[in-house]
Amino acid sequence: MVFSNLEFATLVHIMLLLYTEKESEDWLTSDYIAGSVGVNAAVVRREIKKLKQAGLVVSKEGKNGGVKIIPDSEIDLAKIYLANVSDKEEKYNNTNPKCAVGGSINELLEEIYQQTDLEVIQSLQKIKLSSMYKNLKK
Amino acid sequence: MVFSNLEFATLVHIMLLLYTEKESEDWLTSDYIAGSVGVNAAVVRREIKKLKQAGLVVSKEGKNGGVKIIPDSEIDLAKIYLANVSDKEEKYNNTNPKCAVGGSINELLEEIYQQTDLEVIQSLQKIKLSSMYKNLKK
DNA sequence: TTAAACTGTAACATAAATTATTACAGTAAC
DNA sequence: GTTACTGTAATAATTTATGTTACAGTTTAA
Repeated sequence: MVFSNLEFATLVHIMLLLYTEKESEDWLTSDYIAGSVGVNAAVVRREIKKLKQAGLVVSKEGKNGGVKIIPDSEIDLAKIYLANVSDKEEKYNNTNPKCAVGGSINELLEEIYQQTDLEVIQSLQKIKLSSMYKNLKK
Repeated sequence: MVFSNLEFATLVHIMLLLYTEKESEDWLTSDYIAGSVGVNAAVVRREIKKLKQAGLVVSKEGKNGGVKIIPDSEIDLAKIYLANVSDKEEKYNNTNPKCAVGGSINELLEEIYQQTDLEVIQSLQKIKLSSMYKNLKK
């Protein structure tokens, strides 16, 4: 329920791929990544845009170009979550303001959502790409 | 992001309405509830079905029928969350099993999702209808 | 005993969000 | 200058969420 679409899964997948190849000379292409994730290369580039904006990866245009994870980088999943979530807004019902509940519920929910989001972020902060890497099937 | 659609908001709204009317003789009708939430009465009945299955409300058919919150009931939002979430399944990318990351990622994400869901549930357990009721604008 | 007021549910329509696809301008390498 | 990339836009297809209508079945009460 927390992750109701595939965007976060796709972002984590991309980041983990880049992490596994972080020592490589080559930059990973969106075609290659698309083949591992199982989505279209244009989708990969769209998701990578978010990762770039979050400062988690760098890319290079032109021949032999592609994407690389930023060096050093003990990256955790909260950073990836936030890269994904930053633009979106919560939706609320169009409640009846004449009703005591209808007039208050959306503000109450807003607080609650902020709290649950915080919990999720704190939970994801504990999970590093390095530990996911160690848990890959060999 | 945790709550990407209006179902949870609708369920909480319904429960809070029922809570405010818990001392009343009358049963609340789906028409009345629909008017407060701002959705169609059939939608209300669809959501109420989940609440019934979770044992949080009882309903009565026929004239003067409607819905009531179960008596006693120090209900928290985790119960409502679980009423909503129980049927749904997570989705994953159709990853490439020949790739080390593609072959492992979905299992790794599954674990992560279980953990974040648990955090959300624990956070929601702390929020009772009674405290939301107290925070309604008067 | 019949009309009225409900729930429960199905079938279908519409809207919104997500994901896929195609295309191509721009860039860098060789 | 050709090749292999990214970046991005436009648009289509798919999926999910929400809205709407309809009606059978239930209960109440005149």
